[in-house]
Amino acid sequence: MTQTGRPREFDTDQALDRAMEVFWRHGYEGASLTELTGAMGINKPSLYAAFGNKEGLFRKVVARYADVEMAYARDALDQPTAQQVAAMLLGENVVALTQPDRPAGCLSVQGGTACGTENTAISNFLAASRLTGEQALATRFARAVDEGDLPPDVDPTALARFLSVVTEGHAVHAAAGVPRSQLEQSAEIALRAFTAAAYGTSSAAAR
Amino acid sequence: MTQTGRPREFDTDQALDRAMEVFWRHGYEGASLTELTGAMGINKPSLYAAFGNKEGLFRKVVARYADVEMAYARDALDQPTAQQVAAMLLGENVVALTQPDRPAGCLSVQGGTACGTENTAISNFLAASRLTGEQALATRFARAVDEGDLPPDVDPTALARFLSVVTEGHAVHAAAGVPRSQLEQSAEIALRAFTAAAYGTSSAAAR
DNA sequence: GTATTTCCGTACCGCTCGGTACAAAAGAAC
DNA sequence: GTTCTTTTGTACCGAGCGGTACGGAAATAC
Repeated sequence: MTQTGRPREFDTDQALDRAMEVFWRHGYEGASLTELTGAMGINKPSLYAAFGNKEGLFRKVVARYADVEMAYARDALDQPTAQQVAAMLLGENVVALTQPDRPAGCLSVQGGTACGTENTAISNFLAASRLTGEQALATRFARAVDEGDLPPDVDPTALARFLSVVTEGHAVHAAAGVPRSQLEQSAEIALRAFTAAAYGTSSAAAR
Repeated sequence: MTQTGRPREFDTDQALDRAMEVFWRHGYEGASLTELTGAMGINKPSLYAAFGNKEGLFRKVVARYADVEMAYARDALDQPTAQQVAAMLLGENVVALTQPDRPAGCLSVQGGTACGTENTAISNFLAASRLTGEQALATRFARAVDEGDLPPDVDPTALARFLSVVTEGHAVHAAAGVPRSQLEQSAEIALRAFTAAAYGTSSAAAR
């Protein structure tokens, strides 16, 4: 089924990528339609025809961000052991937060942990999407328990939460301009914490 | 020297506390003057006479927040050992982030990790103020090295950075509604990581 | 008392915000 | 070529933004 009528003159995904950078840098409320349309190279009516409204655009941007920019997180879940899952997640997260050709930090945090009264739906949406990732991680660790990779008395959700917390802290730090090398030091400490808590080499944490 | 002229009818600190809650909940840009003056119980001209403008009000609010709401951080620095410093900092931070009578999370993060083009000074200011706290912590750990409390080959700034990262991650999590008990689990894991990295019981992290 | 100083409330400013009406333009269908 | 459908650019909308002019009100100074 071919499309009738005048074809649109811009590529949707490319426009989303341009909008993504603006939201990433300035947050949902800090990104004005003027700046968005300027970066996307289109006019406002084209934006509204293609994406509904500003919130619709943002949600599609976040979906694309999850698909493209956070592919490493899904790859990490495919690692064979919980230890390797955590190592890849922490390491690749630091890389993703400090890419020289993108805004520093993470769209999911920069987008807006706090919003005006009328935009609480946005911060709730972002919080829910972060929580979804954390739950996927918890599910992966629960599988590791089933497989005998992790000890049976470990709490998968607590481990996932800890890694999620570190990830978000790194996002805040990266957005403040902290360089990759310094975040790697922090990730290394966090990874050893994970190992100790998960495999119980020297503590009873997370049990 | 008594003050001449009509005395102001509101208490400055109380007004700052009311404004603090609004900024805390909605961020710098998400807090409108209408909502601020409504919460403060004053009119706009009174606000501008007392605090200059919105940015001036915000900076005074942040200063008061550091004085009042983050007193626990300074108290933590006075603990006798690095281990106790970290334990108190992580524990009290979780408590502060989840007070039932205040907005969840931390003003320094909620205030705005990302702002519009015209308000980059705000996010920079907040990032710098967080970094100042991290540096105070690093200085405290450097003292611990001097005192023989921490091993001489440990990196005080890396330890401080890790704790700061966890703190910020907890702030993001708390703002998303994660309850105190769950943050305490995460803080416990982080504390054991700190201990391992600092006192070198089972790793060479942060060296 | 009067003069002076400061604060308060109303009413307003220019500006930018997100969002849209409308007609010209550009392709597909036949 | 004509018709139909969809997109594009311009020009505009009401509303809310941060910020302020101004006159009346409330205190001190003398």
